[in-house]
Amino acid sequence: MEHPTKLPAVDTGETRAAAAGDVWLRPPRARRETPPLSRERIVAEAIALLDEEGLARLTMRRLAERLGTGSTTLYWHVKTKDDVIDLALDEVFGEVALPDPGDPSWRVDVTALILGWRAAMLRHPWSTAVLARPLMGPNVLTRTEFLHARLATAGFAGPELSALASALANYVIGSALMQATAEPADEEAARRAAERHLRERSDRYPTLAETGPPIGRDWDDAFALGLDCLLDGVQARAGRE
Amino acid sequence: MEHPTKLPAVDTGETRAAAAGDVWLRPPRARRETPPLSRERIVAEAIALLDEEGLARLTMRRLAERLGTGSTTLYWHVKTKDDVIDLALDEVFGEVALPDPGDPSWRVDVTALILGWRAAMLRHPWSTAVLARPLMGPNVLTRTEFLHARLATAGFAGPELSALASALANYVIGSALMQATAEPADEEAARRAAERHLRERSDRYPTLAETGPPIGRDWDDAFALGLDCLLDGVQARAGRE
DNA sequence: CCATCACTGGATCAATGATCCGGTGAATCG
DNA sequence: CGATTCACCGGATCATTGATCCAGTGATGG
Repeated sequence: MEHPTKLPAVDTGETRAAAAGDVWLRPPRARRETPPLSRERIVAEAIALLDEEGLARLTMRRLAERLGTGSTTLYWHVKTKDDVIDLALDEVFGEVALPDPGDPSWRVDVTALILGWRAAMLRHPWSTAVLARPLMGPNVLTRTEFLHARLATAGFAGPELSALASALANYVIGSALMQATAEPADEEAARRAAERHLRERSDRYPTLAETGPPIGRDWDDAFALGLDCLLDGVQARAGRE
Repeated sequence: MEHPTKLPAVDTGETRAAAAGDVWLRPPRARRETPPLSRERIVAEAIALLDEEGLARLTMRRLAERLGTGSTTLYWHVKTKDDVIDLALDEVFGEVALPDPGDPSWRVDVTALILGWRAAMLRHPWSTAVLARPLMGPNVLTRTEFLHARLATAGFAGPELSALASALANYVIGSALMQATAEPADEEAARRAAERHLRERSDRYPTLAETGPPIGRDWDDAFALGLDCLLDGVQARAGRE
């Protein structure tokens, strides 16, 4: 019982024939203005809602309201609220562009994939708060497959390949999670609170207080540096063996 | 451990006066056997509850019940349920042993810290599902401070130090999160489902299908390998500059 | 003309986070 | 020594939410 990819019963031959005759006379054809509410529409609206109002505001009722239906209806297309989140999350991963596998250097491709991965999550900060679930959607799997494949061309295989791919994935995920968490809406207030907290205890956390709050604002640079370290290590291992 | 915290009307001034005169006659002093429910007791019980029953079962009511009090009472010691989680989470970080800073090699200490960090989170798998919040508790800060300080002795400073410390932290966090997520109670069932899922689509995910499910069972080895890669990169950078 | 089936939603339930408000006893004060 | 304060407790109660029951509705095919 997959998704009912049912086509709205709108595009009948009758309609098309009339349109062929005289497009302008055709009544707006009351295009069943709410196309019968597909799983796709639900997920799309869920993502919009999450982007605009955040995870806490995602409610079956609110979601239904935005879709112009009753909340009960959602449960025909989806079994639980978690389903909605699973689908929305995988949709976010779908935004990650797969690098054109033409580049001869695996490192270039892997870097591009990881950066895109991170960017997608940061475009939808709520996604990082929702990662504690098995990631088995088709879009994640496709990206993971790409990562594995590209590392395979670097000469890795078996458990080592698996471990290195996981290491990269875990690094992006952890980084995005920490950044999205540390960068709430009221960034200014949060930062000031953190700084004050640290300064007040600068005796206990001297190094921390000196460097500033745990994480600065040069998120991109910091991430890139860590990724380079990791990839340096990986590359060094690609040679041997 | 039920019964109300009600104290038998025993501890009157009269009693105390008698006690002063003769210690042996003093009734066991009914030392309010449930110590008046401190924040510490709440947090300890919350962790026990989380360990035993998981995040979903953590309810203010259940927690109160286990503590032998009314749920309302908790709100005197704590402002919200999130407070409880914040405190519990920091408590988990408190389990991470700070390596004895005697070792001359920063890499040894850092490795030990990171491994301990990971172990603590995996001992309390729910903790990984709850990371999407600012980590500002004293225990996290202490560990972060240690990490920064040790990297400072390696010659790093400023944004670079901050970036590398974050990279390491993000890697542990991401790894623990992914492992705790992929290792649910019904590990067997989950693994089989994942394997079947992959095999059925082995045409789409050839490399993945060949290597096995996204992540094997040699979690420790995989983590250690990734950590070594990362630290190799860090160490290489410690030299220059 | 009817039966089926994809699809919808009002009413309703149970669980939960949180608050109102009224206790209770020990310590402190005058 | 009695009254008052204050740390601490909890029953009743609210609003919100995820989810289900069940009664529809309208198009399609027989």
